[in-house]
Amino acid sequence: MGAKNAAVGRPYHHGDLRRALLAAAVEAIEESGPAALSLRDLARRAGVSHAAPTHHFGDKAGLLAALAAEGFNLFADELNRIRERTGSLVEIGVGYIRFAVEHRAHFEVMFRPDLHAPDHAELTAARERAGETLRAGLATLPDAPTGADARFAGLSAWSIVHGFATLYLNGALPPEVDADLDGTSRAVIGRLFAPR
Amino acid sequence: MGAKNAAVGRPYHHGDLRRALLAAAVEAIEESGPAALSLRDLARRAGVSHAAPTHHFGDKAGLLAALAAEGFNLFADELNRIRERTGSLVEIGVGYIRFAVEHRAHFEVMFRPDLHAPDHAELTAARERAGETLRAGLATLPDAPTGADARFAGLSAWSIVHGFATLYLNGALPPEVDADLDGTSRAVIGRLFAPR
DNA sequence: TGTACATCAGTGAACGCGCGTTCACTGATGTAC
DNA sequence: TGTACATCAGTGAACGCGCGTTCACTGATGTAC
Repeated sequence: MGAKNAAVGRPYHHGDLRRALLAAAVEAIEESGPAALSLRDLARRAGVSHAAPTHHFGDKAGLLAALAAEGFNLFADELNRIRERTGSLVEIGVGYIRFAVEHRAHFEVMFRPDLHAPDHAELTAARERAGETLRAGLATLPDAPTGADARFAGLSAWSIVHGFATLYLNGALPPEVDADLDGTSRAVIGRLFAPR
Repeated sequence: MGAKNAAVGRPYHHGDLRRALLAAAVEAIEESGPAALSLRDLARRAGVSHAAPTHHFGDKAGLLAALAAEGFNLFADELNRIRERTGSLVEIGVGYIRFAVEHRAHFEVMFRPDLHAPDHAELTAARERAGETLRAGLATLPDAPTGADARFAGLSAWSIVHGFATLYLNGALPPEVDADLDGTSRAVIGRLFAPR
């Protein structure tokens, strides 16, 4: 992408179309949800002919799988950071919810396997990585449960944060929640762990 | 719909098209999700011309709002029944999850306001009714909390069952869960209420 | 009991639209020698 | 340093498809008298 190209407007090669398409997908999904996504629209947003995306993702399901994989990786990065910093499962839960809100488009695609290309290696790896992160988070509990108990503990922790995030994203929660999302998350999650 | 009509095959008037279209929508959503729904497909399933649905629902958003309203009413009926029978919030939670699984199509539409016709009176009323049901459920707790505590208690109970149901429907939970859905639900919800 | 008429439910043809996919192509890049 | 060639990324035209919506219409039903 040298001066030669700059002189004649848009260069023939985009240079970083894959990234640009994923970014366009985030924009588009934030505007209208994953269902309304179209490859032609993404091509338009990236300033490229409508047949170009095929070269990078094959088809729509391939693009969404790649986006989900990116999401799971960002997610694992973020939650690992929080775990290292705080060592607190409650704070990891707060981070889970915050991630869903701040990366709404990624989050809305991550848990929708019906939208993904099947057997997408990159996605499978990223999802597994995110799973490890959550398991490591559970292990931070002081009285970390074991056996069947650990299974239920993991399921309830996951359920409560996932449910809260989902309800929030769907606009089902009362407006006061908006005023202090982290605080509310913390109080809600706290009820699962703190004794009453 | 007398013998006169039966003699000449399909009668001109369907007789109960509104119901038939809602039932067709449930089928179609179970097969391919709400995003893929088309009015023409529903008309085909109901054996009626593709312009007919307009007379009953106006447009697609109107149909989905009606379906969501029907869902919230079924939901309130079911949870009220459980509350009267058991008086237990845990069992209401188990019922919440079971409802989501057994009425997957309704459930997938109920919490998706982006799909609904705005200001749909029937839907608003049904949703409010379901909300009352959940609040009444919370009040069954022996040491029912009050004030801000009640708010957080309500949010966590709702979050944990909604999250579990959502994760299950998205196929995110491990396969063992299938073997005993009610039992797993009960154990998971139990962690929120039972002392450890 | 009979007739007229308004209303309602459903028809079927037509429209324009955006979509995904395919295709032969071309411009740019990178590598072998 | 220069040249040839393979590979890759992006083009733009074409296709067929299913969709929602509109329209003038018609058959059936119910109500007023």
